Amino acid sequence: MTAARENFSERRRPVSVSIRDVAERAGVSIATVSRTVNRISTVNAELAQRVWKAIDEVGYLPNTQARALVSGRSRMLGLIVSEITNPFFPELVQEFESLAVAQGYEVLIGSTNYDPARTESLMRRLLQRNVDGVAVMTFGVEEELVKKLVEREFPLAFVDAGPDLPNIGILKVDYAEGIRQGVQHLAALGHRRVAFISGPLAQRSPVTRRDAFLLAMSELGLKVPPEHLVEGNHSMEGGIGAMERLIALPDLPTAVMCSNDMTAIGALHALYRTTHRVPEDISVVGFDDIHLAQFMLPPLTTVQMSCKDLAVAAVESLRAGIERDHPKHGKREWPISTRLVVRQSSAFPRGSLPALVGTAKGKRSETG
Amino acid sequence: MTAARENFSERRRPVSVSIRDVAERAGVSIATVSRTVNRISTVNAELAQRVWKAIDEVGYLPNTQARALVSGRSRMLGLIVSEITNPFFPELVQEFESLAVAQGYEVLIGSTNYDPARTESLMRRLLQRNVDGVAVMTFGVEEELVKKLVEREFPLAFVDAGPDLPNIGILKVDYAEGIRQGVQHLAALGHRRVAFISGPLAQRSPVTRRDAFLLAMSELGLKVPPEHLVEGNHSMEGGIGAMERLIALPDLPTAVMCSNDMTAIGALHALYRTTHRVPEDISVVGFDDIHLAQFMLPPLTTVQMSCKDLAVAAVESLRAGIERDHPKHGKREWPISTRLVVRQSSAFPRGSLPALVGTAKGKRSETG
DNA sequence: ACGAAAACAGCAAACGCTTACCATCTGTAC
DNA sequence: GTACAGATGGTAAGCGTTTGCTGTTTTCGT
Repeated sequence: MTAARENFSERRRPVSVSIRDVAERAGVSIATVSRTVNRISTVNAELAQRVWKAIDEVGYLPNTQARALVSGRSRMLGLIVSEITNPFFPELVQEFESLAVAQGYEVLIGSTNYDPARTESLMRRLLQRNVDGVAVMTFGVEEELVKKLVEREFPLAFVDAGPDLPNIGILKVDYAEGIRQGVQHLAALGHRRVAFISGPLAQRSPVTRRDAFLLAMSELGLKVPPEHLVEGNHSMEGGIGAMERLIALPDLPTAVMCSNDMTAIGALHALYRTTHRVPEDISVVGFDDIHLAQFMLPPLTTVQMSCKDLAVAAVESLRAGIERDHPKHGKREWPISTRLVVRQSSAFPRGSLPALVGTAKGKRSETG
Repeated sequence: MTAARENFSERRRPVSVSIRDVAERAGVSIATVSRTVNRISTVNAELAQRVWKAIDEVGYLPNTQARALVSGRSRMLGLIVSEITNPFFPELVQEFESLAVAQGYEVLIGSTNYDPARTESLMRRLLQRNVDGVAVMTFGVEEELVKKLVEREFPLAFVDAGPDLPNIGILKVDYAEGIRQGVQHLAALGHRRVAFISGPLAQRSPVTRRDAFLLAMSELGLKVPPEHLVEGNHSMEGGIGAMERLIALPDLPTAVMCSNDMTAIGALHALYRTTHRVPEDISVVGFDDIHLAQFMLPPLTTVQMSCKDLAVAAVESLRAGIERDHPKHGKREWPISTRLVVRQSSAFPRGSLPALVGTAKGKRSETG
């Protein structure tokens, strides 16, 4: 029965082999093939064998579109990032993608470049493609649109903050703790005058980070004069510009915290061009711990926000929203932890007690 | 007629509004709606108006899966890159994506991480998703798989080299000319001992680049001793390692060309850690002109391979393969030009004639 | 050995859309 | 007034799946 009828084939289009070809080959109905493929247990084991053999022989690949059409689920996830060219995001994309793929999802990536119009049209495209859920790793998505989606119970995942509506997951990054660690590290080294280069303050997340910084400073009883709070835009250029403004101040702070690593890298560059040395004259601390950070000169001390954790939470959150029987269906907040990674861009400030040298050196550690 | 029956709606699933809703609303058949949406001219203008109005009112978005199912074309393109975290690729992805979207295509991105198994499964996923074509911006795709695809007349685009088969576009980067310009630039500055840090030589494109270097050198009558030919892996780490090997040589070359910018950046880093200064003691030239290059210290002299040109060619090549009436249907080779961007990482070698200073300085220019 | 239930496979109806084909209507030539 | 062509809209047949329902076996208790 197995080796019977060797030569049939030939359809109109040689394009794609369909479930029908398999059914014909295995001598069963297409329903049985479908059930076999979907591992539905009512198929007799022996028959299933035959079907699998046929599948292999004709080289059948189920057509995802057709599946999606009938099931209403496309098994695609949308991933919206601010700017794919910002090194943090490719790392995130990579993690997100491999997790999604492991769960049988494909990923549609979009970069908004901080343009609300782009974001809107991107969302529309994703919806039209029937993605099963969207992770929004950027800011400034219009509430309006989000509301509409949520009404449809469309699974969404946001970083930091999002509307308080059902079926939305919020990936809560623990900025407060991370930035506090950074500030305390600097304070422990003896820094009193610490500046902060923020991200674009028109967005929520950068504001959150800045506020976390201010809180951490005030907890230590340290004042932050307004000129020590400069705005960047989370890019290297922004970091350069902001650092230049700090350098122009009559009294340079002894340390600078940055809202993200690219900003910190920009700050380092701006400083290289001057006579100020890092970390001898000024310490620089970043946030994110992108791959590049450890290759800076000096290697950048930074607060690590694990890409991997973020991606895991995003994918899980979406899956929880999509699959009604997911153990965490309905879970709203997904905590993302942060931790300080001390490298060589931070040190005791010039003129502080030599005793601190040992302390500072002692605390150094490379990432684990 | 327009404002009639205000309150109907209510389907089983509030999920998605279909062509039927529009038809009902506009009081026409679904065929007419479809024709209107697809701008088929046999629809009476006035009627079309009414349909568009209805579309707007009910918020209709055509279901792409269904369209794909019936048309056999998904309007999705696959984009395979080696490593999304290598800064060159996000830039490429961005360009590719916006071009594709402008043409009504969505992009499915995959990163192979140089793993043939990943590449294979990625290809399979893309096929299963019925992408209309795939741009392979990496190397090491198995000929076997490619052959199978080409038999189906599946549109593919490769960089540099690919099998000589129909419906395949080859994006021919003019390495020879680009690298020649780099080498000639160095030679003009007075360099005679120029080393080359290659990419992973197991792949074709890195080999091509190295050969281009050797050719350019021999054209100038310059010898390249084997120890001046070191292998990197196109990453910063690789560049660091390779440069360290060069530094360990008894006679350091006066200039180093690198197979890509990340390698060059790694080389710069390795040199920073030594007493050798760039460009005073040694010149470094990259290849790609990634965004980061201009922010290096010193800004990196490099051979620009325009991401944009590459993306344009890739998308056009695929479109040409997909759409039979495309003006360039069947076009095989798509030339990608390169050009030298002189910045500050290259200068006359120590001890050369002062007269060269002026020449070198005169040639400097920032990217246009 | 009989009947009922369980196990299993097939039929056919969707899913939302495109499009070939057909029906209708209008206008024009005779 | 009739016939016919051209314009335009509707009908329905798919596209490749999944799945509820139904029909046919097989299994098993008695």
